[in-house]
Amino acid sequence: MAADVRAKMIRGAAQALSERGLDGTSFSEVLERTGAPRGSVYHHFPGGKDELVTEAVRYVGALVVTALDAHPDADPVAVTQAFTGLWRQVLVRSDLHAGCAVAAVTVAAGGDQQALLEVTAAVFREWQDGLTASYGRAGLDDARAAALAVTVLAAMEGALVLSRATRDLAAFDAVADQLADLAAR
Amino acid sequence: MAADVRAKMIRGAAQALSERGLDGTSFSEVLERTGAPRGSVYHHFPGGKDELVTEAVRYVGALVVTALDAHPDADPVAVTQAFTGLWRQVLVRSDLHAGCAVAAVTVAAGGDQQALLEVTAAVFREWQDGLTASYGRAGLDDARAAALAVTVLAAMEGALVLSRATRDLAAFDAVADQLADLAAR
DNA sequence: CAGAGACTATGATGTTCGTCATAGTGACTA
DNA sequence: TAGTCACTATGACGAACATCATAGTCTCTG
Repeated sequence: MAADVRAKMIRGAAQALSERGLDGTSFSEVLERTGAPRGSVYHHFPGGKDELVTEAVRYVGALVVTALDAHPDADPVAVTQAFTGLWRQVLVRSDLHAGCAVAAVTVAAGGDQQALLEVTAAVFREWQDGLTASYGRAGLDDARAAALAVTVLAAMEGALVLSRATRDLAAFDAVADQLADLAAR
Repeated sequence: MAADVRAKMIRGAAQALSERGLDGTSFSEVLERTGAPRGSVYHHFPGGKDELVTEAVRYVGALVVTALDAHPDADPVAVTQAFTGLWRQVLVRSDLHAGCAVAAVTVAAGGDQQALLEVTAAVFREWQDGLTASYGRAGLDDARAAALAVTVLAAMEGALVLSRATRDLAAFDAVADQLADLAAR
């Protein structure tokens, strides 16, 4: 129940980040979402909010990596669809209210919070490397695998933003289609 | 000098949004950047922060539209490069510290601030339509022009986030290359 | 040159935030 | 059973924020 509270707060923070952004993810918000006791915040996260956010970003990072590893597909199109499908679920399950927590932290972490930027950079690199490896296993040569990976990742992040703003899955689906096409040739 | 202060605040807010996000763009921040007098904030923006942010988002929207219209190119690759080049400048000129203000507002405007989301949605649609029209004029058929436009827009937004996080233009340039390729065929 | 309206200047107000101190509870160990 | 350590509970603290009130200054009109 100790690690339970900590894990629950991390999950709650990840969700709050994806819906409300970095500053919308206050301790009050996280406590409200999780029912965690206010008094134990600095017991579990002595580093304060930065530590909580860092853990939440790493948590999301690991989630996606795990999902990618679960698909040792030999097909570049399947790899692409597994990745886009993952994020489509995030949109659908939140009724178009949630996006990517890592991107949210990146755009809100200006100047002072260099440490947070490094965490998001690490996660993005991890995802990019994971995609590149998947495409490599699918038979693409290194240069093409790398180029496809970074493009798919970027387009996906952008598509999440577009569909959230317009509250319409159309943009996301159109991008996902194009990416599948791109992977096919 | 009246409209001057207002315009200066809007530009300052747009810049702050792109560097520090929605909550990092406080009135104090904007006043500091512009040297505008604190007392005239609610004279120029009776609607408060929401009005300032709305105007800043629209300002960025118009900037990009103008830049797109300035290139009545007949070549899909040139259209793509004009758009990506625009955003590359934002990255370079800020030393990888600034991104897209519209995306920043989108990911931070959760739940309550529905009005702001609608403003960002309108700007994104405007950009998407502008790109679609440019590709149309460049000779692409409607379906392909629309699909290319939304993909280029999404990938660009995502690439901005990636390069900001990693503080490395490599991701952005790789994506821009892929998009030019995609437009070429 | 007088008056009005546009603008500036300064700072108060109430809220929310991150942070932390203090006191308490519960379970496990010796 | 006495003591220790992990955790919970409550709320205080200063800082930063959006907002607004009040008073002062400029500038243009009549």
